[in-house]
Amino acid sequence: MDFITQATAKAVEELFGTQITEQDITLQQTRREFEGQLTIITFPFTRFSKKSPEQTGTEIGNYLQEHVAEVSGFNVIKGFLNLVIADSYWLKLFNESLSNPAYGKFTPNGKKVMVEYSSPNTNKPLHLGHVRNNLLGYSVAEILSASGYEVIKANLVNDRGIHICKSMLAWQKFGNRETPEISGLKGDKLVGNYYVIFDKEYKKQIDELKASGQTEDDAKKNAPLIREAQEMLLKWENGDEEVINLWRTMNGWVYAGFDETYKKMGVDFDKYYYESNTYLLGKDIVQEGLEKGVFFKKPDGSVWIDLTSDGLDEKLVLRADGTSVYITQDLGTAQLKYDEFGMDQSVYVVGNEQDYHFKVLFLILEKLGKRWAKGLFHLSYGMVDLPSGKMKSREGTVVDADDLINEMVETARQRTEELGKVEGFTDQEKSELYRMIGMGALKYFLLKVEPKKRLLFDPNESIDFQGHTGPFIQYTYARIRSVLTKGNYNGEKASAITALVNLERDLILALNNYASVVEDAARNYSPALIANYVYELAKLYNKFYHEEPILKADDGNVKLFRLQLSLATAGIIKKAMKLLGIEVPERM
RNA sequence: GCACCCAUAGCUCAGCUGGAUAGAGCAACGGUUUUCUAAACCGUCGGUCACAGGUUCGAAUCCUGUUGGGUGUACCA
Repeated sequence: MDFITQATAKAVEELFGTQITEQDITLQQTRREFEGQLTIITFPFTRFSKKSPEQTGTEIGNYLQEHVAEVSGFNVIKGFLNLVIADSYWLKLFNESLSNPAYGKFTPNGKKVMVEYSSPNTNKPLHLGHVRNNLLGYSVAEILSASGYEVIKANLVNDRGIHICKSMLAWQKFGNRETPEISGLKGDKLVGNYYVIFDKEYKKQIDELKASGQTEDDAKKNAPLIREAQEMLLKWENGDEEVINLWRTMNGWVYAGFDETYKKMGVDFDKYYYESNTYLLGKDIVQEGLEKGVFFKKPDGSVWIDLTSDGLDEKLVLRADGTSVYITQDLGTAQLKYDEFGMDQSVYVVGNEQDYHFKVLFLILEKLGKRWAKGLFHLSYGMVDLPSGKMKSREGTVVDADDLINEMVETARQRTEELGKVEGFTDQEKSELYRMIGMGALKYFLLKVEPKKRLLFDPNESIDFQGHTGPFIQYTYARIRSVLTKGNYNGEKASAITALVNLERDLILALNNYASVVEDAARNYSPALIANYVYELAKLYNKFYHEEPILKADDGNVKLFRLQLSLATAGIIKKAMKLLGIEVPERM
């Protein structure tokens, strides 16, 4: 639409003798209740036209109609100049660009971006919060990739530490050599059970110690189980063979379990980092910071950075005994990633409880003079709450990822069978369809909400399959495919179409928005923008489908054109859904 | 205490860099199928955009303050 803003700038200059830039012009899509497709807001021009908004609009409108071939008419309502763009323009746009299968694919921009997401702990299974993380990360990676970036999907696995030792210890003590093979349990579930057992037994011990007169704090420190866990961690750090072997075995179980869940969610990674390899990193950065005078040493030998002038606190970066803290390894890992890939941008998909941590991390790297620090971004998302409040693994108040996925697929099966939609499907096609629909509902449910907002999930109210949902969009796609099949459409282009009905024009306008929505979504790291766009598109198509005959159109050319329009719409729906990691079925 | 995030219809959410009468879905009620898939479409009901100021021709949107909710502020990760 650049030609309109350009012409408007010219109009203002010639009519009112003032030079304005294109940024001064607000061009928006005309609201449905008015005639026209593009609207220019003329209030800002009254300053130099010295005329009423109506008069100003009329003069610009006249100018545009006269000088711009595509402008076939206009109307002015208050400060709004509504332009009627000739159908020939929309038809040309549709034929030359929007209906092209390549539309919506951006040329590579030569930039590299890493998206780190998932980043699980290997002591418990994935829950709904992780599902949100994984879907967000995967979708953002897809969006960035579609908009021209080279994307590296990374997973930083938190595979070591005291919490891992807790599960290991509980298994040793109470496990009776249980394995996934023996119990038939998924590996991550099995290990997670022992994490819970540890916590239960630990609490028992604390209560006993408290009963014998210790304070709560002392009891927590002195409980034999926590002591043993700490010893185990030390042994792990010293490479104790027995501990390391147990660690390998149990983590192996967990990875097998995670892989299964990842597969079901449809997410994947190009690069795995393990904290067991990176937890010692960062000490040379501490050294570098000391040399540069960014960090300082306290008398006890601990190393700090003073961020009070930036409105933050003093932050420890290395303990007095020379060991790392969380931020130390994150500094080191950031450097490691950059050294390895040299990316321009790096996105961390991590919950909003770590907002402060990432603020500090990025600020430190900037102060250290890392050129790449300005490309770092924390994609912070709100937690998923249950009606009862926060999910807590240790208390068992979590919605398990696998259970939820299975329930969704099962509900999809029931719904579909109730509707009697699977005649002529093979068993395999059926289960494939149920999986697609169940996952589509779940993914769409989680992605349609702006990432930073908290999300409420009520397990008692199942996720909808009607209305503003994934299945609605999938249904629209399947419906289009059905029309195309019935019409034996072979991609032939309609000729001699000169005028459009309103809904045809609306669809073309909507298709035309796709490219800028993808750009927006990439810039804002927001799958929600795609989700809401594709819903609007599907809704519009359904209206069109209902009101205008396609196969039964009177004119053969009109029929051909509507098929063409349908095909293009299906194409964009499929592409947009792919950016959300959602598949669309040919029939449903 | 301080810092950050959030607050829009009964419920779940859109509303981008300020623009026309604040929009969807769900729920409730009513209608549409001898016609291309009714997981659809159409209609009715439903709002003090938390509150109070300010900036502006114009504020749900920007600024300040207040209230409510969440999170963080560990020599845990």
